Amino acid sequence: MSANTRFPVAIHILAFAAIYPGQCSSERIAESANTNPVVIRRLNGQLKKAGLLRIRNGAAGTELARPPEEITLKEVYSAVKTKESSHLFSTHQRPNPDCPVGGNILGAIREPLDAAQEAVELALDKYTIAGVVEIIRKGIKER
Amino acid sequence: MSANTRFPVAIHILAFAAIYPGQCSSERIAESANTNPVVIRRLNGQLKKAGLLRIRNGAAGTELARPPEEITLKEVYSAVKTKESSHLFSTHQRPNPDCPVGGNILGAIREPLDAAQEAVELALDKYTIAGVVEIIRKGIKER
DNA sequence: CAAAGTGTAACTATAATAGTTACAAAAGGG
DNA sequence: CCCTTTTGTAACTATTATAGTTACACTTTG
Repeated sequence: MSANTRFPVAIHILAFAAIYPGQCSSERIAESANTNPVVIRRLNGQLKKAGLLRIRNGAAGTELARPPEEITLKEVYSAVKTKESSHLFSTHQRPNPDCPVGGNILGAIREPLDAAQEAVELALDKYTIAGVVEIIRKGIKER
Repeated sequence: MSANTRFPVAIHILAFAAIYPGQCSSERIAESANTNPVVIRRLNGQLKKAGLLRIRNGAAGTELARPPEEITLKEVYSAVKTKESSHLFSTHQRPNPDCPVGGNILGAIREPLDAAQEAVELALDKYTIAGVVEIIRKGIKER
């Protein structure tokens, strides 16, 4: 697969940890997200480093490091983005610097691209893991 | 390459057409953007279909279809996005529907992801090709 | 110390993207 | 009316970010 699913899967992990505390082995989460345990562990590592998740070896001791109301989706997004995925749009690699347009295009589009990036993060900052969990719980009840 | 550079290159094309009317063969633009003429022609086709560019065969007759002040970067973005690139984040393909979390996660994250998407387009709508061209022209003068 | 689970390296597989070649069709100039 | 230039597009290859997988040493808990 080539699509970047890290962000949605990371939300999945945190929501799972919120709903099933003490039952969060990478294997169980992987089953829920329909992916591979190693994929979960890799994301776990990033979420741990970002201070969102607490993980204990040897036991399925994964749990949220902070209350879900305090964890915004912006933080999750930031936690799992790589250098490549960190910009919404790649600027084309090397426009010809000898051409007046090529030599100035990158500077000319930086502001709008940065603004778009900023807008995404601002939008995501308004949502929390608690909000996601709430909707999931509502869905569970309606069965 | 795997990165999506269509959006930046599309802006490049339109800016080039605004600055060098009557001299816009796909070959010249490709040289400026440091890519292949066919890549330019493919994007040209999408920009033409979106009503942003007018193209004549046989002569380098590419020109803006509308005044650059009226062409927003949102329109450009919309013109060149594919089904795959149309969503900022792919939702992970098939979370396990038998798990309460897996069965409800997609519904729970749709709203924030849509909001992020909307935020990007709103941000891009504030910028125009004319604005980009202005900055390029400023850069040219400063040599 | 045994069982369960994590961390991580190393590799393969997938898929979206750009790059390239080739050529028929269109337009315009002489 | 033909010749040149250029576009439109198909068909293919190359690249690369990503996920998936296997394997195993290490850690924690009971």
